Amino acid sequence: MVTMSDVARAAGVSVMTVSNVLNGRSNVGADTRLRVLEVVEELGYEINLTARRLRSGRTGTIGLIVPQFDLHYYGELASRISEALAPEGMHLVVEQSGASRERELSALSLARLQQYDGVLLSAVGLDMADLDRIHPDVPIVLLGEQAVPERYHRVRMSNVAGARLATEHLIDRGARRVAVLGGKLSAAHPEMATYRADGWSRALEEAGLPPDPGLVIPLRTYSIAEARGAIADALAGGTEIDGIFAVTDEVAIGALAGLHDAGLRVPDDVQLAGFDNLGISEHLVPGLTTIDPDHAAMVTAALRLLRRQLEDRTAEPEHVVSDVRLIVRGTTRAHGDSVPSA
Amino acid sequence: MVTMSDVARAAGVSVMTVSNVLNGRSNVGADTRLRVLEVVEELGYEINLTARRLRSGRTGTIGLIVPQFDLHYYGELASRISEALAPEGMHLVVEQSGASRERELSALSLARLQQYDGVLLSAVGLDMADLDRIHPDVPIVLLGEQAVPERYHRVRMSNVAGARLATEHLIDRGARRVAVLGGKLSAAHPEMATYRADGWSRALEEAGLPPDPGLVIPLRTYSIAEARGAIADALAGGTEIDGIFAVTDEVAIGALAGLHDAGLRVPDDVQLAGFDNLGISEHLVPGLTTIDPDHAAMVTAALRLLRRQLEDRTAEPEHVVSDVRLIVRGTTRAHGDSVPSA
DNA sequence: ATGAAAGCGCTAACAC
DNA sequence: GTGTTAGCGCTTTCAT
Repeated sequence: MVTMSDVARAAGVSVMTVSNVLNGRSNVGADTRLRVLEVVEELGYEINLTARRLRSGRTGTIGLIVPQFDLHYYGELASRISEALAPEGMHLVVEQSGASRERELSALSLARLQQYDGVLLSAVGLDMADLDRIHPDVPIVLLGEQAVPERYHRVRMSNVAGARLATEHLIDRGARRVAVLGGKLSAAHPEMATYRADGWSRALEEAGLPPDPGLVIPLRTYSIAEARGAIADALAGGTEIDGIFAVTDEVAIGALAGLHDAGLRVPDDVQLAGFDNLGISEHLVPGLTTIDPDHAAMVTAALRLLRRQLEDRTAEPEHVVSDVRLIVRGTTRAHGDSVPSA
Repeated sequence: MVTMSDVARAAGVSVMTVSNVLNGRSNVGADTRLRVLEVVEELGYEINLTARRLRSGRTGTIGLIVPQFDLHYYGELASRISEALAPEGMHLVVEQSGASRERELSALSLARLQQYDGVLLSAVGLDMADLDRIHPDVPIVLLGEQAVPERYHRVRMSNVAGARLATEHLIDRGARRVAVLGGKLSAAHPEMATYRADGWSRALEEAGLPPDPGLVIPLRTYSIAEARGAIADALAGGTEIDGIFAVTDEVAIGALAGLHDAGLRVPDDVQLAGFDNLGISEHLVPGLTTIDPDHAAMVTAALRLLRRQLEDRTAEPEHVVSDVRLIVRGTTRAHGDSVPSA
């Protein structure tokens, strides 16, 4: 392994000069700089980031912690953030917290957080108390939907509004028995599933349709397979449904399969709307009606909040709520279609 | 920030004893250990991994470098690897190399690689020459399909065999004009797309059907959207097709949409097979016929190769090829169905 | 414009 | 069982 002092010796300068050259500081003579760079090239020297980090504290790396790599939403999120950081000369690494409180807490240990200049945290298993216990000296921006202590900087979507929009749309297009797939009623600590079930129930109430608890179909993992099975079970159990608001697009994909299993046509027999507007949703057959949370704006906001903290550790916590809009595609009917006889 | 020497002072022992306790070494008295742990708890001390790494070289972290976070294949891969590492007390972080040679080379800089105990590299943009230039002292296992220098440890799939299986199956079920979506004929340096096009053309030849270069539909990004557009273009250009072998499932999803756009039914008018057996593929409507590369075996093999190098830096390079099998689902016809008139 | 000294927080190696 | 010493490779600080 070639070190800075190897380079210094070979170039006949001090380590400090090599360091200055490599960090682009202006206090180095032009010819000295050139000679150092030549030697660096020749010896194949590369900086030891661990040593730099220990001494300077700076890492140039942002950490993104997500519950699961294989939920499409997080893949897309990571991709977007990575692309947005690249031009700033920062660099993203992604960790999976595993969706369990334990693994999430370990991912959030000071030890692990310290390794980053800043952390974007998409936590689902943690509650208020957990988050309140953490006092890292690393800037953190929370991405997500659960309730969090005031002091956190945070970006989230308009969950309730989005769920309401989707459900209203289903009702508007003729659905009367709208299930909420993946919804959860009044949990101990509110989270994505409760907010979105909330929007669903408000839309129903406003339309004069009492929310039927039998139409709340809870999920645990929000995987496609689980959603497909849950729909099958609900239908087998005799639940009558002519519309489904799926709390995520991933879940909606499972619903699409489950409905097909049961011989029901979408949108003729059952209409369907999701939430997230994943890249794939546009390309399903039929295309998935969904709620778009303006991903680009969320990423921009998250990085702005992070940068603010990077520049000023005492920056006031900010709480950004991203607007949502409805994207109508083939899983809901065109306006004016009649209500199906089923 | 609390350091080890703060703990040592408060516990009335030396730093070394604290270090020994925290590393679970057995040369510490029971009461001393207890006292140290109490102080650790009390002060909220957590180890500085950067300092440990600089001193000991060990990081406890494995790096996975993938071209893109938002291709589903890589999300699933990352998830599987992360889960497999957790019980070994190791911990995965994932980086995106961005699919361009430049970004990939920078992700492979010594500086970045050094940060990990080992690296799993899924490179697509690099050729033989690039890979030959890299001489890291970090154990690396290559995951992927391009040609690589002998000295690399490596896990890949049976690309040609898989593509052949899929194409044979399409022919067997009555397809006569089988396109290869995302295929590439004899590129300068072979890669996934060329190997899979190879399997396609061999299957055709063996069936006495000359491979028509007009049925090779190249792709650049292998995204769903690109694949959908490419199918639309091919059909609009008058290409006659009654079967499609898509080089990845992601691409097959785009094909499914493109065929639907053109009013063609799957599998009645056009049959379709993919490659990868993504989690979602089972849940498409219709279910996607595809090639399963035995993901679990690949992950196991990759980690075995990595562990071998971790234990013995001079371990002989090994080259594991994972078997593939055909998974028949709804995008291809049942046996004995007639060839469509179209 | 260049360099010497000190030290970031930890662990390897060796004493006792 | 516990402590002392040295030093990982870099950057901060300060001197020249």
